[in-house]
Amino acid sequence: MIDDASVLSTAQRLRQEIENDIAAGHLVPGERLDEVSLANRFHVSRTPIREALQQLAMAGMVEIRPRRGAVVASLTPERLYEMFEVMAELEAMCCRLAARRLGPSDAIALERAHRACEAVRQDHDAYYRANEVFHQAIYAASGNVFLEEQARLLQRRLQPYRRLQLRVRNRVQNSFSEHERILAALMAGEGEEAARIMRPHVQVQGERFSDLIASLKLLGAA
Amino acid sequence: MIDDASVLSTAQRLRQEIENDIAAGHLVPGERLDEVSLANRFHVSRTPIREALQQLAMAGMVEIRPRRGAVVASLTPERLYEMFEVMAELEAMCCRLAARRLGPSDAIALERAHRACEAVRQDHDAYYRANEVFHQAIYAASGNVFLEEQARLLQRRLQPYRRLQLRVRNRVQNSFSEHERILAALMAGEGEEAARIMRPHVQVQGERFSDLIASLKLLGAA
DNA sequence: GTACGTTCTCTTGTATACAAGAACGATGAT
DNA sequence: ATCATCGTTCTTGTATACAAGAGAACGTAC
Repeated sequence: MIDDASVLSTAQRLRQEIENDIAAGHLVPGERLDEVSLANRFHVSRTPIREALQQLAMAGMVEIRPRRGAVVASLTPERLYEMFEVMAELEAMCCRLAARRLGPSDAIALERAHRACEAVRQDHDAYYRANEVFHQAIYAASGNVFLEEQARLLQRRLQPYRRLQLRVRNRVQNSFSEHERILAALMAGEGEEAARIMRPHVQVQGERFSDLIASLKLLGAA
Repeated sequence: MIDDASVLSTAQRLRQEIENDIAAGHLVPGERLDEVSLANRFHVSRTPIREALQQLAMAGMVEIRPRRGAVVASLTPERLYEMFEVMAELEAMCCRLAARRLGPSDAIALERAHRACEAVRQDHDAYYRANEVFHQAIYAASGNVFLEEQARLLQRRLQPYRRLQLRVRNRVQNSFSEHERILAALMAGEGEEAARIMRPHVQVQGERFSDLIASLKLLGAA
């Protein structure tokens, strides 16, 4: 784990809690974050809540409009596309590095994560979670802790939007076979090849991007 | 500019001020950030100062140790290497995208920034600043605003350490001729070629990395 | 009936007071 | 003389009070 179990300040704990709610879709983009309500909910005063919100603002997960309160950040289609484009490249980079530096424990973790994906291929929600773990195993295998952190951060930030495109036709089966090819390339030390498969695997393009935008608009209507 | 001139909250202004001091080397890695002193200095109470520090912690520029105050973040050599590795890849990505999407105004901005570098080749400090602008012009030319923001963020975060390696022998001349080749490749639409030159241009490797670590240790002694 | 202005309320922004933990120093013992 | 322990002091963490801006609601005028 990256967020070490060491002692966290209250503001940091609160940030994680709120962040989880955003990532889990419990708090939806555009939703207002009332300081008093949050303070009541967590049994603290507004002061640490405000500190947590400032942190979330820096993480890009909430937007603070001076004197007008904080809302869960909502991304425009353009920005969403841009973020997926960067995510794809970060993951491709992880692949290139991982292939070069793959240690025995990394290989084991990768295989295990892949088998976990296979085991839950029928359950979209479970696959979604296992998929996340598989990708994180690749980040870790890059051997670059900073890169790993950045990748996880962006992954988390995109999570609310990924949820929207869970049940696209055949997506799980395609995803799994792409994983298989990525894993094979990594094990063979073919970093460039793994990266080449990873990029379109991550990046939401063409038809899939249209689907995502459609669900976004649906969300906006709610 | 990315930080739009729109209304900023006090905490955000304070963050920028402190951030500037860190980037400028006025506050050095490891230095303690006393809340009361900062509050006095900026004529505000500790509350907005604390909010600014939380933001800086998320940006990775300060480290907050619960109950023990905030210090300017100091990076280990390993982490520094990792960050330069990611920076190199982000800039390479900017090159690839910029070559594909280069608009007329981007081309003009690039040329102008390049000529500005040429004009101050004799002055290391001035070159350093002009160099920054040149790189930022490439980020902007990528046409991916999110990528641009991330690149600028990381550039800023590495700034205190780049300062340390200002006066390495022949660095300015080498840097400038690399810029020339990158610019030519971008104008020719050769994104991969530009990226290939950019990577080692940015990444601190081998000898140069040792130099950087040496200056780091010097700094630690002070 | 609609649009604009005024007032009232609700929320955010900031300072300050108080509590509690950490660092530092002093005093004593071995 | 050195180390440990206790106490003091300084700093951080949190709540709360107060100020001020934003938004809503109501009333009035056209």
